[in-house]
Amino acid sequence: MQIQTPIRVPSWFSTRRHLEQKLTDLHKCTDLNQVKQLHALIYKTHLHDDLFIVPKLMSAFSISGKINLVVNVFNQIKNPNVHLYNALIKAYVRSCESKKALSVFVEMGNFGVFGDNYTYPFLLKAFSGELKFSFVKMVHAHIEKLGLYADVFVTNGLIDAYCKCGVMGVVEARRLFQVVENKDVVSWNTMIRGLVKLGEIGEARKMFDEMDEKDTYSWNSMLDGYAKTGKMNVAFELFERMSLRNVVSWSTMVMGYCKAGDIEMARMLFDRMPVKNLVSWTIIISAYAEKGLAKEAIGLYKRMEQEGLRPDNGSIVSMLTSCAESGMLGLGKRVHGSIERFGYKCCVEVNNALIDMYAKCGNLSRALSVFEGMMSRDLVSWNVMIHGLAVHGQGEKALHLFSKMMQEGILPDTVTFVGVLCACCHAGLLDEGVHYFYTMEREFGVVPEIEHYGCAIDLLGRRGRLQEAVSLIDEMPFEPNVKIWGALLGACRKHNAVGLAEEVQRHILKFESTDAGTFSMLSNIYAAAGDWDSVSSSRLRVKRTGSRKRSGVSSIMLDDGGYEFSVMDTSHPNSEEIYQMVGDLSHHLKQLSSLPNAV
DNA sequence: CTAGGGTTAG
Repeated sequence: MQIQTPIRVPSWFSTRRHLEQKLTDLHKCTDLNQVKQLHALIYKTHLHDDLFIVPKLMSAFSISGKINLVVNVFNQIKNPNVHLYNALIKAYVRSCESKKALSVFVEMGNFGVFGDNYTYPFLLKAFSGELKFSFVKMVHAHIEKLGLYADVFVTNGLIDAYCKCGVMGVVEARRLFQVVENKDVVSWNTMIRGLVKLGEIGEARKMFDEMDEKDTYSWNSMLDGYAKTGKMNVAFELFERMSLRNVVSWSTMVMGYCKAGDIEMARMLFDRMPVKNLVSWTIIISAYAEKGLAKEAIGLYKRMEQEGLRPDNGSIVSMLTSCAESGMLGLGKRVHGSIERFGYKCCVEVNNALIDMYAKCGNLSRALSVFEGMMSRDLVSWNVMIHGLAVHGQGEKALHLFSKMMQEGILPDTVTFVGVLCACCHAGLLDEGVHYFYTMEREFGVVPEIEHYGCAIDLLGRRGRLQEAVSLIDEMPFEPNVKIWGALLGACRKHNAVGLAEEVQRHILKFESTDAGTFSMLSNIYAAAGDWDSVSSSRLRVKRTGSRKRSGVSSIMLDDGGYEFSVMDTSHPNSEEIYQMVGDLSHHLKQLSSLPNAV
């Protein structure tokens, strides 16, 4: 039986030893209130400059996202040692402030504090999204000077960082991999991953085969490599040989079959997965959405919700992007509902994807209202909205938005100008477009790419300034592609420039395109000029080369799925009734339009 | 330090 202490004491009033025990796991504490209480306790017991406790406190605040508290605690310390600097760097990395992480590193150097085996992996992770070869080389030099090669974490971090720097980086990584003495599974896996990401799957396979202690990471990296390059038969062969398959292995296979267009196989594997998680659901739903299979996509989305899974930011963005590609408004709206319900409204990427989805599905007003309701917008938000307006023929509104964007101090990039020029093309704002093309580099520092030239040639051509369009093609620092010549050919058609059209045609033929669109364009040009002999000879050429113009298709989404139809299409089982209805409708419309008040 | 899904153009 236990004896109760007669006097109740406040919980913080305990021996230092007791307190230290309480603080052992402080750095893992995720409850902010508890951390704050412990912080007060630390203050009261004069432990706020203890070099073992303070880094833990910093880490705890950093987990809760309280970067300013981390900095406050750090600033209390007169002569911070390497552990404190590490904690601060790590905190900045966690809150995605890589620039600040770097400046802390520079600062510690200025105070004569050397980095240790923790500092460098943090620093490399800070820039993991945008690693420059020269930066990694610099870090490498530091590591070598300080003799930190003995730590696998350091060398693995370095190998990983090099692998993220493209071809040059991977060469350096492989050299390092060979030089380094202590290697573990992670070193091998990192190297294999780097090769896979670079597309060097053969080299990756060689290393994989050499490995004797492969783990699930190694197998999964290979699966990913084969899945991304469409080699599903090889991927499947490996998959079958795996002894320890996990969710990632299954999901990678499902994704691979989706990418290869074999959604049936993907679905079969998905149904057989022993454990599904959010990523697996996202992959299969996105695949159905991309294919326009609305019924399946929405059904699976419902089932996912029933299983109690909430989509996260990544999942939402992925599904919305797929909806945008196939024009699937139904699922898009449902996902929008989840965004509202689960409070993702402040995530910029989610809103950007939402705007794009609504715009691509033709619901401009909803796109606009999402755009206007955003608390903060980034460059992509403006770009998608401008482009959305542009392709819907709302050129003036798009340009208005463009000027508003600059008023708010956002600098346009190369994508912005594709949207701006596209807006001018679609809305017939020819002179404005030509003006933007000629000033984009001088005034905004955005160097025109081939897409911008394409728009400019289209604009000049439509205006009838054919000579200028031709000289622009000569001047441009790119080899003209089919699209460039196509734009010029369109201009020839509009302005009956038969001679030039024939010349353009010769260029287009060099591309050995089987698309007969250009042939029929040329024959239309002859027809407009009244040159009927040439019309028939060019039509003959279409027949002789066996090229066919892929006819345009329209699609429509109904409750039970998507339908495609084209000219003279009789593939639908009820096509007879459909044509009957269309006939009735157009008859009805004709009658209406003959009335005096017809619009 | 290593594995699967992730916003804009063409």
